[in-house]
Amino acid sequence: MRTAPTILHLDMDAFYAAVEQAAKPSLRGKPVVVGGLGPRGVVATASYEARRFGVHSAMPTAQARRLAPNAAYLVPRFTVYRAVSEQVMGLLGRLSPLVEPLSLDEAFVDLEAGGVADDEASARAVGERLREQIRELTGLSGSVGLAGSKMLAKIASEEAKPDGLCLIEPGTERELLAPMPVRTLPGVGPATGDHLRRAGMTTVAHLAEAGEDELVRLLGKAHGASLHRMAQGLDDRPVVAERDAKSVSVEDTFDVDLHDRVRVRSEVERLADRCVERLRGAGRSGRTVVLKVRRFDFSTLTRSETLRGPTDDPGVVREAAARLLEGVDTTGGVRLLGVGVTGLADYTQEDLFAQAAEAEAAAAAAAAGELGAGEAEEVAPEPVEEAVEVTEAEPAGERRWLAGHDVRHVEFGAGWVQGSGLGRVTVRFEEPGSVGVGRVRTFRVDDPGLERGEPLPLVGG
DNA sequence: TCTGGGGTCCTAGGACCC
DNA sequence: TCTGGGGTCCTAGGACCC
Repeated sequence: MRTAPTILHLDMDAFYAAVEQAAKPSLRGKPVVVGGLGPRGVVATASYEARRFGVHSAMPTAQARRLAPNAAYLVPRFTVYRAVSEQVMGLLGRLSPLVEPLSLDEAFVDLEAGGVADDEASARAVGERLREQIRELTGLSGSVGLAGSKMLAKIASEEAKPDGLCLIEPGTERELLAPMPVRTLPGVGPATGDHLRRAGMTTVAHLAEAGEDELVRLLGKAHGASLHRMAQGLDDRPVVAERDAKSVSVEDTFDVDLHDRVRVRSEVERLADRCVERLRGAGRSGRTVVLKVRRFDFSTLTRSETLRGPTDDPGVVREAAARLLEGVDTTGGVRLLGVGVTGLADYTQEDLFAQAAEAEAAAAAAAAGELGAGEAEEVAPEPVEEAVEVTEAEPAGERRWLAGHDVRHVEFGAGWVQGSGLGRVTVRFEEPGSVGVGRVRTFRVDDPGLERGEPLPLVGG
């Protein structure tokens, strides 16, 4: 808790959908839904225009289509969102060394540590200037919350949405929070909300009045104690920059349940390879392999195995995952499979073997030098298996034209996929800087003049 | 209407060690 | 011979967040 509102929380407005609208002029001002488009897809982000139809995040896309049949439905383009996110995070980095990203579109900034604000007026000025800079750089809007703690800054940015700024004066927290529903507090989700409601507590005031003992009895030690503090507006968690990831995982939900045990097994191996690819990409290795299985009835279980040392060997992870699968009953069908690795380290067991071997060799050499006799034991270093190249195999002869993806045509130039099916793909030809609405053309999916395109920058060059 | 994918943190029981 | 308590690691599951 500080006496000046120098903790800033930035939350970009309807981020994925807003990026798509910036990239595709014909979608501006229209309902846009970004998410999974398959039979089991869910909405990642809905534009504010789509929210007016009742569409929201985490809703099944099938339901969204019924509510807003005329919205544009697009598959997420994470590389583009990541690039825009980096631009925005770059602006935050100019305010303070203490920037804590929570996701691609959200971050805390400690303005005091950055020396850019130490009172209400300077904090507000920094927040307003930041919003302008974001708009100039990306064309997008973000909402800013300012307060004396993380919790209140986040509540403030929520209050500010969309396209606003909200500052909570230190000292006013308790009375501000009192009438709010318990779900406002971070860490109170559906289950805790129900739990509290059954105990007769629906507002933050109820929690503040309840004793800590009662909340601990209701919700457990850690959760109860932290909620008791939050309800009084007390929160002294610091803004922490660059936290190391603690786990890496990949998972797939299948369009239809898998029944074939052989197929299940091969999917697990594919996932293991993908997981290791990401692990290696991050320059890490892990010691505990986790298999996740969601069955036909949505019941979900995990099985894990801890290895003797950290590994980034695809063969080792694949075999561990396959062993774990042996102990899982999949009769009835499998809806989702996942493979993850935790217990991350920056080195592998092979590194340790190599190090140990080197050390022993050095010691042996030294001993040989001193004693003159070759008493040293031969240490065979553990052979390091060759990395298995994993290429995302695209079905031969089949190109997938996903709604929202960028394409280029020899004659018509840059555009994006509006939809495809029945051997045809419909493209709208426009770019972020296009004036007016782009024209639409339909091609055969195997049209030789049509190819995948690179995402274009949103603003200027 | 039938429920994604990537994470984080907490709890609880059993094993094992001192 | 009987009884004890604490710490740490592993496993599984659950809640929550974006």
